[in-house]
Amino acid sequence: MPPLTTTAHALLGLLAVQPWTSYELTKQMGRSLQHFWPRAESKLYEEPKKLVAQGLATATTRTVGRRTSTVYAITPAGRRALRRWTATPGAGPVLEFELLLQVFFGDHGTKADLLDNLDACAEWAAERTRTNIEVAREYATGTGPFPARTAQSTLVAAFLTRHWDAVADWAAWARGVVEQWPDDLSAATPPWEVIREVAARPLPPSPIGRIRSAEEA
Amino acid sequence: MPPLTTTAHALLGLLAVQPWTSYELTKQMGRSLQHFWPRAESKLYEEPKKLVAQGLATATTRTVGRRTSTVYAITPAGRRALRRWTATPGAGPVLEFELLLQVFFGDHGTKADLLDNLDACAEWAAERTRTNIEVAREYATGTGPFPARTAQSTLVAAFLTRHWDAVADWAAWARGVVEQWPDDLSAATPPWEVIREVAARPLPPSPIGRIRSAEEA
DNA sequence: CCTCCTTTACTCCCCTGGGGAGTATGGCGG
DNA sequence: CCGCCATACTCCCCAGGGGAGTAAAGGAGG
Repeated sequence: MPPLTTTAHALLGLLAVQPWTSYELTKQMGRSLQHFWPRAESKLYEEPKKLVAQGLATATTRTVGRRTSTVYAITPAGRRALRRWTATPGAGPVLEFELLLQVFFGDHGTKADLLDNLDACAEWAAERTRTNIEVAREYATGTGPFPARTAQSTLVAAFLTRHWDAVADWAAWARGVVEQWPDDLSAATPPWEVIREVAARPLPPSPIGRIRSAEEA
Repeated sequence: MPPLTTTAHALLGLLAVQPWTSYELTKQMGRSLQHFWPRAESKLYEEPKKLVAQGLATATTRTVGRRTSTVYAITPAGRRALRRWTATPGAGPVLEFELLLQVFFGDHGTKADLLDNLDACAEWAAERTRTNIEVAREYATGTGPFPARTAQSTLVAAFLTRHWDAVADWAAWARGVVEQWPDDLSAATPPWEVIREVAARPLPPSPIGRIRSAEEA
C-alpha cells in the first residue's frame, strides 16, 4: 500500500465531483489542472487503476458497439482520503522557466536574441491571457462548466491571472530596460531601482521555530 | 551525439563565467538557478561529464591531500553551443503548485484546512521574500557575488520578485475572501469581481499564423 | 593535540514520470 | 461511402528525482 501521489489525489478530487471515463479524466486534467499540475496523458490512464486497487474508486466498463470505456467513480474511502489530503499542507509552487534561464545567460548571446526571448515571454503570457479572458466571459454570462464549483475555480483563476499578468508585466518592463542597453551586453547597466526597492522593504517576520517551509512537507 | 538538454546549457552558462568544480556547480545551481530551473544534485554531477564527452568543456583533476576534485572549464565549442542556445526560443514557464490544487478541491475539506493552506502559501512567499530582501541588500551595498553579472541577475530577480509578490498578494486576498465564506463551503459565494475584471479586458491580438507558443519549441 | 562536526566531493541505484509511438473503433461531414 | 477527427486506450524507452552511501579535508572546541 504505497502512499498516494498528489496526482492520485487530484484525480480523486475530479471524481468527487462526478464519475468520469479515463478519457474524460485526461481531458479534464488537460483543461483545468494543466496550468498548475501538468501530467503526461499516459500516466493519467494508469493512475485511476491504482485508486481502484486501493479501494478509493470503482471502475465499471461501458460498451458502445464493440468499443469499451471505463467509468470511474469515487468510493466513501476515496472521499475520506481526499479530505485527509486537503488537511495535510502540500508543496509550494515549483517553477521551470527555460526562457528566463536564457535571459539570465543572455550576455553570452546577442541583444537581438535577448529581446526575442523577452518577446516570446510576452507572447506566451498573451496567449494564456487570451484563453483566460474567453473563459472568464463564459462564467460572466453563466455559461461556464460546473457552475456549482465557481467559487473554488475563481479562487484558482485569480492566482493564475496574477501569475500570467506577472509574466506579461515583467516581459514588457524588461524589454524596455534591455532596449536601453548597448549592443555589447557586458556593458549593460543594471536597473538599480529594482534592487533599491527590494532592499528598502522591511524584512517580514520569520516564524521562529514551529513552522517549516511548505515544500518540506 | 544526442542533443544537449536545457540543464547542459545552464551548466555551460555557469562555466562561461568561470571554471568551477562539480561541487561548486551544484552549489551554484542550488543558490541562483533553483528558483526557475531546479535539478537533482546527483544529476548535476553527471551532466558536466556529457559536456566533456561532446568537447564543450574540459575536465582537470585537482588534488588536495589525498582527495581529488574535478574542475570544469568551457571550450570555444562550448561557447558557440551556448550562443546558439540563447538564439533558439525555449519553453515558457511551467508551474507545479500542490497547495493550489488543494485550494481547488478545498470544498471537499473544511474551511479551516482551506485557510491553513492559504496561510502556508503566504508563509512560503514570505520566506522567499525574506531571502530576496537579504540578497538585494547585499547588491545595494555592492557586496553581492559576481558584480559584473548584476544586470542579468537583476532582470531575473525582477521576475522572481514579481512572482513571489503575486503568490503573497493572492494568498492574502484569498484569505480575506474565504473568511467571508460559511463553514459549508458548497454554499460559498464566488468573488465575481475577479471574473468581471478579466471578462471586461480587451482580447490581446493573436499573432495569426507565424508564431507558435513558446513551449512547443 | 585530539575529537567531532561540517563541508567538500563525489557514486550508485531504484523507481517515478515524461512523452512519443502504436492500435482501434465510433461518429460525423461532405 | 470515404475520410477525418474524436474517443479510448496500451506499451515502452529513457530522463530525471532523490535518497543512501562513502570518504577525506578543514575547522571549532576542549
